[in-house]
Amino acid sequence: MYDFAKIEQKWHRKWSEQNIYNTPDNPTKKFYLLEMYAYPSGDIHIGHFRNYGVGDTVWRYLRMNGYDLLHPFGWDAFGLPAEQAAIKHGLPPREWTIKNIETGKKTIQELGISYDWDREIRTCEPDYYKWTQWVFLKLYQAGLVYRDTSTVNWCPSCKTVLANEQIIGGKCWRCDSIVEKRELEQWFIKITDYVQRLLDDLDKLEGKWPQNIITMQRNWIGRSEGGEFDFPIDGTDIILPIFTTRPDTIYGVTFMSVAPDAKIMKKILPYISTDRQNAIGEYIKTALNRTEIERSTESSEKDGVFTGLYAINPFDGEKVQIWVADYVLASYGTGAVMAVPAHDQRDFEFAKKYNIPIKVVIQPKNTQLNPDEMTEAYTDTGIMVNSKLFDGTFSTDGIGKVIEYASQKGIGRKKITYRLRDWLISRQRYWGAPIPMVHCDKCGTVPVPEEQLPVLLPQEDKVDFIPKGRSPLSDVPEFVDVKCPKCGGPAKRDTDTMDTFVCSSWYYLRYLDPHNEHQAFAQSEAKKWLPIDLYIGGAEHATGHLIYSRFVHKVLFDLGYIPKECGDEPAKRLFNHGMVLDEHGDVMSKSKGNVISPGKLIEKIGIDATRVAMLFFAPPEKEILWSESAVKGAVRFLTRVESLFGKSPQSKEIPDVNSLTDSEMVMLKSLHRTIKRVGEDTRPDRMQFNTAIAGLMEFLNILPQDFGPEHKLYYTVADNFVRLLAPFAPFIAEELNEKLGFDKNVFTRNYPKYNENLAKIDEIEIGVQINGKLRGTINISTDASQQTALELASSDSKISKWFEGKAIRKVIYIEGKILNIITK
RNA sequence: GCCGGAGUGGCGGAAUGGCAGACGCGAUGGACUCAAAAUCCAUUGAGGUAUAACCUCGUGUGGGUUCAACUCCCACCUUCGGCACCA
Repeated sequence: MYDFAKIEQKWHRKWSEQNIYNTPDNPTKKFYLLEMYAYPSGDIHIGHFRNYGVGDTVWRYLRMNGYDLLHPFGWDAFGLPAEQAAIKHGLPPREWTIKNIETGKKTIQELGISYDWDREIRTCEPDYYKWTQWVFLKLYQAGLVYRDTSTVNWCPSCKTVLANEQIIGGKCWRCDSIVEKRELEQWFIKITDYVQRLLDDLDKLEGKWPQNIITMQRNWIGRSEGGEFDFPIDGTDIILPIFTTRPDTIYGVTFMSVAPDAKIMKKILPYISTDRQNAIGEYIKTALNRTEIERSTESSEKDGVFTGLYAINPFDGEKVQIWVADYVLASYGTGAVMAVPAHDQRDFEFAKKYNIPIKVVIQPKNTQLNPDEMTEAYTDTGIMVNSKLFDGTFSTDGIGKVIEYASQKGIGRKKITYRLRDWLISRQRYWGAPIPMVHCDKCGTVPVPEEQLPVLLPQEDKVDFIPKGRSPLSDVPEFVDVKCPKCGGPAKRDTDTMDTFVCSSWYYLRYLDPHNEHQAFAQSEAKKWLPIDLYIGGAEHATGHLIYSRFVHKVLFDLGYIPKECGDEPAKRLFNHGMVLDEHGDVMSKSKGNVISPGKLIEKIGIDATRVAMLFFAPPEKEILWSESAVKGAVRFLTRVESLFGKSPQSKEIPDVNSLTDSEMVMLKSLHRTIKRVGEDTRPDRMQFNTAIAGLMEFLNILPQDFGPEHKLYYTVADNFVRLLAPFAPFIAEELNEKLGFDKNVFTRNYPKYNENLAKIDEIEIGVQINGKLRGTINISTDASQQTALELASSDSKISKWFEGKAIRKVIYIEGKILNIITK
């Protein structure tokens, strides 16, 4: 093995002296390269290294291709684990966080990733969260922030509310506790105001973002077209509006269902007769106590209670029962549905259980539906029946016609509903950016004026971190008691802190201008660098961070903080790297003890070999199972490279092409083909690093055994090879570059260029098929005629014996690809 | 249940209509060595008594389109992700 430690230490030192990772002030050919910043958990494992290694490879390739790069890094430094550490170990959150950042940063620096550390950001520092609060105020001024009391998701263990995006299968994303419901007053951001744009603009990202992320976002947004119809409640002046995607089934309504926690329940309750009120109150109470998990596991058994009230179908005046049922979601549509048991499976099950009539209004083509015999709802299309003036209309046409009719009569309208909910951002925790709002008895909620930002977190020694179900900040009088910014009277600060997804929704903007004390970022800097040209990170952020940041970007764009020419999407291209699992396919975790630490690996085989192994393993978007044995190939490869090209050339002369012998010519041509292939595979729009490295290995395999510094082409070959290798194995490439006599840093040299003529293959072995079966191969020039190909095939007895004496019916000849002879 | 991805030697993978298995790991044999490690060379999809030549089969399964299919189309199986009473 070559002395990687010596080489890597040497260039670590030199590169840091040369500041090669600094961002140029005035980019001419700009490229904003970004990897998702990190949560400072303390250990950088091999999965992180994959993320950063992919980015670093791109950086080095682009740098050699003359790009001016912005390649920053930072820390998602707020969040719960810091507080938990405080509770468990008595370590203040800030201290714990900073310690972890320092460890993580040290590891990343040891790995030699090309970050410009002058632009490092830490979201827990006042000079950052001042601007997170500023972003909040901008959202507020744009009318996108509101406070609302509603049923929210509550994690009993973290003792805080959670956003929809932070619940995975009914459980808390952090601690796996089963999420409960609570009614609380919380801060929301109206992301739903932007929902259609967030959906439409996904089209702009088509082909540039991974398809699965786009699809996941589309599903998450969940646009449904349909109609909203007003059902008056009999004997009251309440209108019960409902949303449906099947207006064509409106005449099939036999009851109504309202969610127990629907807002409209409060209006309905007073009208419910006293003898029923208790039962209904009881039902609502138990329904709300059921967790999402309970509700979904018991999903086959739907239940509910009749309210004793009736709704009037505005189309035919028919009276139908109103039920409270917990299969209806309060937070979707109006929290109430029209139930059509004949044509909706859920309504069908409910109707069967409570003996509610089933009325068929859609008849399929081939069979005749009979309500008494139906075992499940018929949800497909068909002809509308029992539907008065719509009888005979095909259901898909009926949808539009029913809506049109309702609009004319003023009983309904076309309506689009989305699955996406508003963004709940308050957290009852200490370690986050305080929400810059003040509650004044006289003036109501008053935003903190911009010039008073940041609203600083109180000293940690004044705070008790033990969760009590309210923000720890609310027990700190110095923090809470404040003068109202408007009237100067006594007022109280809001004590919630912001969801960390607010911090991360705009961090890529702070990198543009991280030391600006007067602005979040200057427009002039935004103009230089935005948008992000390539954003690299894991797919787990598909419906969280990647939607929030698109949203915040659009708001700041609309407000004019992001210049027009930067566009209203943050990232042009997105790339998801695959996960690194252990050799059994398990996720690496401290508790399993299967974590591969890059630190240990680089001690053993060096940074370059670790990088090459990781990149060669599989294409970067695929998940990989890490195994020790695969690393050997990388070590062997680099050792071979070092022993081949680690010698000074005898001559630096570039020989004239005409002076080369045939075998030298073969070598030169192979070199140019390698430059072409490796260059294309390394490009950031391809990132086929595994095949690029294979190309380099293949090239080494064609070199003659005695290839060395005395060879006429040694200098040419070594020089080009080293530059092709540089993005993958930067340290050894730099060392060999120096040995070749370059005093210029390899990354400031140009990426090799190939000569089209030399890269061209002029003679190639192609397959010869007889009737589609491969029978042999011929060597043929790539521009030879079909006639020549046939002659060559005929002159080869191994091939010709298959068609000799038979009549040839057809010949297919594709230059440089195949010859197929079809006989009778 | 719905949406999306994936299925190729002993293993990771390559080929996106044109010689399936590039490249690497592992394995086997050989060279070097007192020996081992390292290194180098050769062989390595399965089968046909088979490392002369040759033939057959082979990319999850079954059909189809085509001169030609890992690649395109249809159905299914397995598997991994996402969503999941969204009306």
